[in-house]
Amino acid sequence: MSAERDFLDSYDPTAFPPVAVTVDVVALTVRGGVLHVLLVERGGPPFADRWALPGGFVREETLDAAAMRELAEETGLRPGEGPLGALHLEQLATYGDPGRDPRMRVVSVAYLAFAPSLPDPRAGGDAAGAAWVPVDRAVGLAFDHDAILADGLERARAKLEYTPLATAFVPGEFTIAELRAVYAAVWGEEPHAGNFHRKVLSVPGFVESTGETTGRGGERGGPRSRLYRSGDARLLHPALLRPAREDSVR
Amino acid sequence: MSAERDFLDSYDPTAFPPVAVTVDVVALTVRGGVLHVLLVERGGPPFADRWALPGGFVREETLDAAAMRELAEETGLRPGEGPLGALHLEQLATYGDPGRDPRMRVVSVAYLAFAPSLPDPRAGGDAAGAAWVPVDRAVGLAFDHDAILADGLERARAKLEYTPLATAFVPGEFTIAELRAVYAAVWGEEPHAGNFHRKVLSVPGFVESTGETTGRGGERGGPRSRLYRSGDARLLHPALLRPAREDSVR
DNA sequence: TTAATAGTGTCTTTCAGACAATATTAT
DNA sequence: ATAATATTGTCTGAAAGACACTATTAA
Repeated sequence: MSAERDFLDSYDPTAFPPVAVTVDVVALTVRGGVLHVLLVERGGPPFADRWALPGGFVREETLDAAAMRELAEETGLRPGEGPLGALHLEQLATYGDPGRDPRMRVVSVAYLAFAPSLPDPRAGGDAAGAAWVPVDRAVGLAFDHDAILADGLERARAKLEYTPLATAFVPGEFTIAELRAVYAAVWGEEPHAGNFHRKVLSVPGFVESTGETTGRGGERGGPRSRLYRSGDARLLHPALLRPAREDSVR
Repeated sequence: MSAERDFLDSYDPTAFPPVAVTVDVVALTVRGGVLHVLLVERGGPPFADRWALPGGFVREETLDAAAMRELAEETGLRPGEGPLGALHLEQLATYGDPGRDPRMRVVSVAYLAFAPSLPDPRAGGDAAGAAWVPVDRAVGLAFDHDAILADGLERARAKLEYTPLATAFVPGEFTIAELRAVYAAVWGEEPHAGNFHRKVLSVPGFVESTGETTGRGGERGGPRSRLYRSGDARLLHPALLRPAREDSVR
């Protein structure tokens, strides 16, 4: 193709060694009150038998589509079908340090996904296994995936503050307590139940009532909860701020 | 190289056509109370004679280094030398739609830079010209650079709220009024002078006093201003919130 | 003298957070 | 009955925003 030749010929080819572009996905969910991340076990070198974020090469598709495809392959679900239809997916950041992959220059576009509780994944593609792992135990990952995961977690924590993202972690209809459990799992800190309840209902467009209630109260008693679904707000105003840790400010 | 061969052989090569990785930089500054972006005029096709964001191929270097290098080439300044030492540079997002470059698949990692007022750039590299352009007039750019610029502006507006980023737009010593002019230029809205003044001084670590004042008052009168330098806070707490536009929330 | 602007004071409203109170339900 | 939990009420202090006021300086 001539246009491509002209393009490449106008630069010193040795100055631009081949580069591979991949996507990696930090997929988060809350299971039993604990924040989990989707990991795959690597079948071959490098980092054989180590856990890693799901990901793979970008094909003739948009970056967003590549991330969605990789995620669907690992979870065994097709996009738009089942719970993945409600999935939230956004670009996180791009990691391209020379040497981050020992084989060649690989630039990886990382994505962040939030899903309601999903079934255990099946192994897909070249991965030996796949599992939802509590984020506390997701350490020692392959490549620079520890850093990518850390960045994803920080993004998730921040986005809970000023967007209605928490609703992406719960089913279509949910109680305020379920929403509160999401904040507790992601922030690692239980918000005050009474204040949280009033706050959520007072933010315009965060949630809207279904008029229904749960079929029964909690396991150890208590009244039935009202059910809500996600509202139409894209930003929470005023925001639900995390308690400020003084040391994180400086 | 055998490791690379194994790597590439394990995939269908026709499924992964060659990809180029570039960086593009949205460099912002405030000149005369107006927000400007650094643009270059393209010398050849595609988009010949159109304006574009400065950028280029990533070499054997980190993505951050590539962005800094491209910026230095366009401004004619070397990193760490002169005002570029105080430059703030952060990754913005990555753009990789097939077809965004008509010649071949190009994945571009966009960066956002904030600089104090800099001299007019010299043309560098293959660019026919380079200039600081008011963001209002930076439309009809090459490739998908209109969208990248829009994303960069939104990021800049948001970051002024909760980080001390505004200090990256002013010289090392500055007055509260100069800082206010940055917010006015980026937000397109003049904060209330009295409230802004009190607010900036009340946020811990935002600015610290130098004990000095300006040599003289304003051009049309008024007292001398006290001078401040940037403080040690990395986050503003509480934040300086933009007036919420109701329509942007939904 | 006049106009402009830095910096401060004051008041109102909103909101976060602590804590209490009430109502409902499983065991 | 008892314990747990949803939901609501009340109070305090922080903070935003409107507005007024004083002091200082260039022209």
